[in-house]
Amino acid sequence: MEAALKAIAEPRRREILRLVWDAERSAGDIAAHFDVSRPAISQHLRVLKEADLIFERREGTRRYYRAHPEGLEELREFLEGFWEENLSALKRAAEKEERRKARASAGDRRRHA
Amino acid sequence: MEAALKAIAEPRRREILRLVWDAERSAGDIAAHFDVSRPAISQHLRVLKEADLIFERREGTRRYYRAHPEGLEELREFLEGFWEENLSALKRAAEKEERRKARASAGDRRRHA
DNA sequence: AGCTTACGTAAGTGTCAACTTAAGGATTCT
DNA sequence: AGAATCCTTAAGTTGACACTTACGTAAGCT
Repeated sequence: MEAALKAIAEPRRREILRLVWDAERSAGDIAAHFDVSRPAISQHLRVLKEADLIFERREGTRRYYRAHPEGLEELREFLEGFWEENLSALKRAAEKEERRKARASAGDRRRHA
Repeated sequence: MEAALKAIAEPRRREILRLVWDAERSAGDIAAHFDVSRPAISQHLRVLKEADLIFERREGTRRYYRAHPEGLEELREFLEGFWEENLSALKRAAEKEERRKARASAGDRRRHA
């Protein structure tokens, strides 16, 4: 999971993900979209592959890459869980704060009376 | 956005985020949850702050940190957009693949006829 | 077999990130 | 003012990361 998060923290890798998301593409095809060297792209592809975010298929001298739905879904669920777990906590905290303010204001009234 | 993604790619920072999510906590309080030095935590706090994921409040000699809902929400929306944009693409790709298979199988039948 | 094509891997470099210890504010207490 | 507390910033180290060029490998072509 760590690997997946690190993987998508890199802009070029996110761009690669978008490229292979709806179509299988060869390494060369992918590399052509960027102005860095091909080995650089090759290395990004390895990172994505090791994070289980893409899938590699070899055909002749070519290597085709495409999105790996299971890995992507796992990452999405992790993030969603992170948010869910916490946004509800944030909400509780906000409500608590509201109550605190309400009490404080009631105290003001008592003191001023 | 980049900064926020990099920020949450670090396990300790995610843990810090969870700590300050539903309660404001002092730097020392936060640091007590980890077995790295306090400066290390201080630096993580700075990263989170610069990514607009937490908020700092000074009171006397203490510094209190809490979640920064706007920044977190922005990050959440970015990720959701990323998924939405792409999961629909994945879905289209899957359907296309289905049609391809269907055509192939129809072709088989024609060839075999 | 030899040449070409399409890639990856190796090795080296500059930069950034996470950590450490040491030193420097800022605020409060006496 | 001086001492103590709480925390950050500074400086230095180590390892990771994104990139480069050079080399290696596997499949197809002649």
